[in-house]
Amino acid sequence: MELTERKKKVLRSVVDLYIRTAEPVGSKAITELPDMQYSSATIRNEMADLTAMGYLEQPHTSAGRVPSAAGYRLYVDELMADYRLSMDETKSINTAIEEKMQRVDKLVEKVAKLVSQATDLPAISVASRQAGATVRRFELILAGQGSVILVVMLSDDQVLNKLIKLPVNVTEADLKILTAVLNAAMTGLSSDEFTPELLERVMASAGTAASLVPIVMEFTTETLSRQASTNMAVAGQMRLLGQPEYRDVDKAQRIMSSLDEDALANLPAVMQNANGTQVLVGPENVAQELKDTSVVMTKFDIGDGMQGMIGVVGPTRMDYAKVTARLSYFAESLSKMFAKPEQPQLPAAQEDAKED
Amino acid sequence: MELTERKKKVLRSVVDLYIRTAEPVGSKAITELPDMQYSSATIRNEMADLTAMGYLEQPHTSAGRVPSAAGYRLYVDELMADYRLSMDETKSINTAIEEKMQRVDKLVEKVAKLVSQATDLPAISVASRQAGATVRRFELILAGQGSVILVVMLSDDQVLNKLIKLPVNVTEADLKILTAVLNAAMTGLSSDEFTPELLERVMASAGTAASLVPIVMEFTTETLSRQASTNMAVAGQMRLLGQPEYRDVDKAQRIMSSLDEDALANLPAVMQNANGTQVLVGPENVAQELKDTSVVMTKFDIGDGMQGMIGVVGPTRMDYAKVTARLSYFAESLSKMFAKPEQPQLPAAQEDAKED
DNA sequence: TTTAGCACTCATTTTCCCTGAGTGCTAAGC
DNA sequence: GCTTAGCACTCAGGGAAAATGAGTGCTAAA
Repeated sequence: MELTERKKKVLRSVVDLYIRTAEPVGSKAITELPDMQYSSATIRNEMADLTAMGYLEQPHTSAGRVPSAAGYRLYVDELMADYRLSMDETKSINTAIEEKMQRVDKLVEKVAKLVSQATDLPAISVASRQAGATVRRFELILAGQGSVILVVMLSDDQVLNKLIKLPVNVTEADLKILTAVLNAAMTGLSSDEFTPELLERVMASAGTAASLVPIVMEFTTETLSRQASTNMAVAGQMRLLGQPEYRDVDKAQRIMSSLDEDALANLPAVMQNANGTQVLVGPENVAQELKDTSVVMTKFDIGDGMQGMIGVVGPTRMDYAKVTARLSYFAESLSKMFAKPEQPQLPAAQEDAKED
Repeated sequence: MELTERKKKVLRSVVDLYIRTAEPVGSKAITELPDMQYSSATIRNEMADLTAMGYLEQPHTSAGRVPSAAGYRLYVDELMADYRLSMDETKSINTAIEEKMQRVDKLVEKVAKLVSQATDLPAISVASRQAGATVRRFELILAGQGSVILVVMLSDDQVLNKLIKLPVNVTEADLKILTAVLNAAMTGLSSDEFTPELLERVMASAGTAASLVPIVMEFTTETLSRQASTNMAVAGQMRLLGQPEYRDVDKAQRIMSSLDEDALANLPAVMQNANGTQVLVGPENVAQELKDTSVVMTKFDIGDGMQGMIGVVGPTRMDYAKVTARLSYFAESLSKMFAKPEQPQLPAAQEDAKED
């Protein structure tokens, strides 16, 4: 059965009110809304219908109504008003984003923090790199006192390095040869092509500095496989405590612990094929622990073959309109920021290299 | 007035019991302890004395006693029994630590996580580097298509890099010259010696590739000043929720928010001159928000001119013996680990370099 | 079709009383 | 002079009972 306009209006009102107050909504409260010209009795009838249709629920006989999962779903899909970000909001999001982001892992952390802050809910942020980077170029630099710096340039323009200290002395000439050998034999390969046979073959032709080869190789494979990995950060778990439904410490703790890693790790999987902003209402969540909890997620693009995702976890009663609006805006801004090459320096990366 | 042996024994028992149960301790409970040959009346008298002396407090007339801040202080300083770590505990700490640690920021995070886990309390971990690193060596590598890789080797054996993309083409020869100029003029300097005058001077003698100089310089100064910075991580805030005194969500939230950054940032300052493990009981804390909370901290050594600190925050009623024991052991193990150069590879560092 | 009115339900709040742990003091015992 | 048994007293916490009031469904009139 299709819902009448009036029923929709009532349902929307109930959800809106419940989102605001976190208390079951009674017929009287609805009548007091501006733009509601019916009496409480009429509303009661409508609410009775909506309850029968499964969009509302009644915690107990003498209480008001609360949206069911189906109710939220309908609300999210059709009913909710577009939330217009205020100037203030967009501005604060923008300035937050524009602070230079350093490395990917830092970025992920920072984004999680920002999103959590913007929504006042716990947030997740994930950046994952499809596997497939290869080495484009090796370079070895003599650094004095038996130290060699290995520089590896990847196909996606990343540059990595490692300081290697050797017991034996090598000469500039040795390194030249070795560099040539490495570049000839080991570029363009994916991480699983670095086999022991390859190692032997390269060592055979490596000359004096052959002892470096295993180190180079280990570093390279480790690096390449790390490239395929995923960076993930969770921020602001404690914000859940601000929500009345989690004033029960036990409940909060249960959610929080599942917020840590496990259940979250497969959230991105859900995003896989979906596009745009996605909302998972309560029981639609796969993870058992999050049954009372809704999740809102969006993808965004970081260049360099990386995919980003930001998401927010909160009570089913969260303010979907506001949250989705902010999240989408965030995602857009981030994508834009990464797509804009003329933005003066996207900051440099840097790292320690150590080898005792 | 000096405390009699018996008073000390009673005080210790009260604190021990209170730590275990989180409930006010009555005279009867004390008599039931093994090794307590006095009647409850005697204990009552002693407890009355201890209360008068300010070591114990009485929440209300008909309740047992609770240690006061002074009581905890005395307990921590003189009374508490040494906590012997069990084999299991040391083993689990050791295996945790021995997993290879990557970069400093990651290390700080991981250590915080481990400490929090080991103590079941929120933990902080800080690593700060005294300023003072200088550049030992610059190296420029031509990377094809108008790209140049800048490699900077610091005095503390860190190696950093940055990929620079240029609108103009430079030749291998240009870079050779520039490298020589850079190494002649800009090594051995601390970050505040990189003045605009220096920049001009270097650019004047840099030849064709002069346009690279500002980029090199900015990267270097930024890098050097970052070296002097502090890495800090907080982990396991939620564990506070496990403690009965924080079952009140509001209280928990208040503490947690101060656990975030602000109040913590000056904790390390307190450690500055102190050595070994330090305990701050409740009101001894500078930060107002932590008045009901105790802090236990220890320093440890990371080499490379870096100082580490780990600390734990918990209710005043925390198990000081256990916590200090674990914390000290942690600190020792960490220091040992960093002091051991023969440990085969302390893992390589790596990083993205980016410049669109 | 809408609405006023009414009887009914039931979670929540308030009130009250009871219980029991714990105390301080006193007087007897070692 | 310590120690301890005994006793009267205090008071937080818990549970039962009562009061409150928000909200409902249904009926009958507009």
